[in-house]
Amino acid sequence: MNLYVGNLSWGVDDDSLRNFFANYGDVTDARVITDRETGRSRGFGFVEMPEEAARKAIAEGDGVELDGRPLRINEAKPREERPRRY
DNA sequence: GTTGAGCGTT
Repeated sequence: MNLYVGNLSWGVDDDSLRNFFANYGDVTDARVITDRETGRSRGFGFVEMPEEAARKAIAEGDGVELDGRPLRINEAKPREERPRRY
């Protein structure tokens, strides 16, 4: 299950997210979205984990502060195809 | 050296 994590602090990274969500269950994948051009964090990320862990993460982790900022956790939209120019 | 809603690179 893909999870969208927003309101992240600038200093958080993939490992930090994985470590945080690992408290609620097994983390399949955790990635903080950094700006592809500058490489700086955009302030949000995505975490993939089993539904049991995901539900717990949303219920328990949503609103919990990480690095001084409350996390916004929601189910992520499917990332299959991106709008693109014809 | 900055910023703060929002859904990612394949």
